[in-house]
Amino acid sequence: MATIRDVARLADVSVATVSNVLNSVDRVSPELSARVRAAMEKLSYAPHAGARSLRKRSSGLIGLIVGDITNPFFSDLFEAVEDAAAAGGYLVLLCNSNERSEREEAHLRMLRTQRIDGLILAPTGAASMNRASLLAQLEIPVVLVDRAMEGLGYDAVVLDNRRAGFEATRHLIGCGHKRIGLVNGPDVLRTAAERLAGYREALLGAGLPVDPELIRDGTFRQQPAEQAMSELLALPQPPSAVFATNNLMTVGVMKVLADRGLACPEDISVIGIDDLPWAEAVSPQLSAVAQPVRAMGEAALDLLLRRLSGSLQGPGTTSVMAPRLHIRRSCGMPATGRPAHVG
Amino acid sequence: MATIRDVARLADVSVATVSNVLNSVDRVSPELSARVRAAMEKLSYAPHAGARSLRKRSSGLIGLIVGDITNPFFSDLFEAVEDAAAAGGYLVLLCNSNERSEREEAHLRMLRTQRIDGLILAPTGAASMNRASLLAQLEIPVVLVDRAMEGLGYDAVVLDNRRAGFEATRHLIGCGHKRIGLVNGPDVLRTAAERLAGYREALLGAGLPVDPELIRDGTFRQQPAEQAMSELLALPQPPSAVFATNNLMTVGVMKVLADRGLACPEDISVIGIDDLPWAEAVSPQLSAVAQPVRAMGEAALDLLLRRLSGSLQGPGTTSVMAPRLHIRRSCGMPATGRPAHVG
DNA sequence: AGGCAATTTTGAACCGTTTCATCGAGGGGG
DNA sequence: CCCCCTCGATGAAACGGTTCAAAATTGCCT
Repeated sequence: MATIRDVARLADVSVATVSNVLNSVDRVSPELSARVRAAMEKLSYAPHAGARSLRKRSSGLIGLIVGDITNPFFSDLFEAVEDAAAAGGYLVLLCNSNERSEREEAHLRMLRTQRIDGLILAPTGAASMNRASLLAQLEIPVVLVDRAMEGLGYDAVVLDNRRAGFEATRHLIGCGHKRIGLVNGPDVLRTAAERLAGYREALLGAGLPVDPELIRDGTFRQQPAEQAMSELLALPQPPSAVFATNNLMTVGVMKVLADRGLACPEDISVIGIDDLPWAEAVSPQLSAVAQPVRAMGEAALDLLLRRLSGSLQGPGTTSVMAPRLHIRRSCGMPATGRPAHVG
Repeated sequence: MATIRDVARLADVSVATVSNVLNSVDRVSPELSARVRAAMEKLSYAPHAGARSLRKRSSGLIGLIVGDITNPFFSDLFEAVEDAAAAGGYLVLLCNSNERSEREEAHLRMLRTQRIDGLILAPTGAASMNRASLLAQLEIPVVLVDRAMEGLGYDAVVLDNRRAGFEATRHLIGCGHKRIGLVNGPDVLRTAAERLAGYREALLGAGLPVDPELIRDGTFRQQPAEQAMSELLALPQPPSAVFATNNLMTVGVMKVLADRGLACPEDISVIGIDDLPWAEAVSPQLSAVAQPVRAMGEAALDLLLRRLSGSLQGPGTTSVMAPRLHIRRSCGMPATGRPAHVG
């Protein structure tokens, strides 16, 4: 493969000149510039990113760590981040931790070796000391997405989780529901705790009781959500509507309904957080509180780029994004009296 | 950030020795090895991948180009490839071409600059001269996934598309359907042509006519598939079942049904190629011909690794994977007589 | 103790690029 | 006509690793 030296030789200029036209620095005269470009073309020259990063002390690489790339939230996020990064001349290194902290740590080490210039992290699981120190070793700007981590001084982009919980619940109440099941994440996670807070607030604001029996932990995953949903249905007084606080759990909830032949919204209403690409393709079309994923990815990259250029300084800022309620057909009026599917 | 020289100084050995323990080459004595490891630990040393790739002429990077990372097929593929690559000590650079050939070409250039060691490509759109020459310039092993490209001599991993088309159609026929709509990809693509061939074969094998009116081009995308499905429904004699030859188009077909309030399978049966993560969560649970995505990703990486190690030589081989029919509830018996939803 | 072979360790060149001090040419002013 | 200044081009020194021939050490045998 051709090197910069080959190009210089062919164009009959110095290596430094070739480098200058590559980096459009130091005003190169038009004639030389043209000769150099022609030579690069003829040799189909591609610079060596490794060598460049070695000398420049910056790689043009940005890391993105997500918990589960098969989750539409994260694949949309990647898409948004990659698009924005490409516009800024950066390449995105995607790491899929599969929700396992050991893999996340391995990826963190790998990214350090790759000398990434910045990192966008959607942290999986709880905060860990280990992760904090690995992040610090990176010595580069870090932007957190989806889940903020307090006290580390990083920038973050998060959903207004309380409001998301509030709006979903209020919508169900508006449809006439009074017993609303909640399939939530583990309340040690801030996101889950805040969504729960919004749920409570909506209930109390409408003068409705908060029944602890109706609040279940689905750990943000499908299987546990199915279990939680089954428990909800087994209650002496099952809810007439269910609110699942992320997309995986929404799928779990729907699966239980499909397995039991329960109709939605006739037998039970469902709303979720996170819109799904196929929400409009199933019947009933699913109502959801959507996160502005694209905007979140762009905001995260924008913060990162501003840190990298030095135009943003000082302690980390948290940018809170507003959720958007998509009303479709999965939340109807509750059946009066004893629901059809009981006993 | 600490360099290999810092480590050598702290451990009081030569730089070469540190390099040797890093690459476990040239038998280093246990004492020195321990001293070096301790020093690396204390300095939390991370080698510089760029410098290493500069000298070694190999980067430990593998490229993966897909058309649409938000498509579950591709995100599953990435997951499989990344897992297998990690086991082999490689890092995967994911590129999302968004089904646009210009972005694919930009990515190809970028990957060359990054000096990837090998490439897995799920080509988007038709074969192009431009792409062929960019691939050749890479001068590294390439494995094609999903779509083979003839005559370039690359290894490939593809689905047995004819069989997938055949099995889906035969299943519908077995349910009693006689007029089966096909929402297919553009028949300039081999995958689409082969799936169509399987469809024909099943029909003819059952002594049923192949009605060209029932065969529509949905270009493998959701919107056009919706259009195609609408046309199918507008036919004087609409089909009693529809077969969509990929997941995006299956969503499009279902969307049209949901929009019109048509019930599946009561009003019309549906089967698709590509299983969907939520196929069991919707009602009716969707039947599908699944591609063994994980196995395909692993097979592709295995081929690549064997090319890289030199244990595989000679002209490219194509590995054909068997589809798997998942029968669920979206394909019922056709209603007798004139379908309820017609005029 | 001395010599030889086998095993560890090391010095230095090299990988491809950027950067910066220096050099040379050309132009304008005194 | 000469000096000085500016602008564009260049030579050579990094950057942080790996590699390999050569040096140092060890072990063994006589």
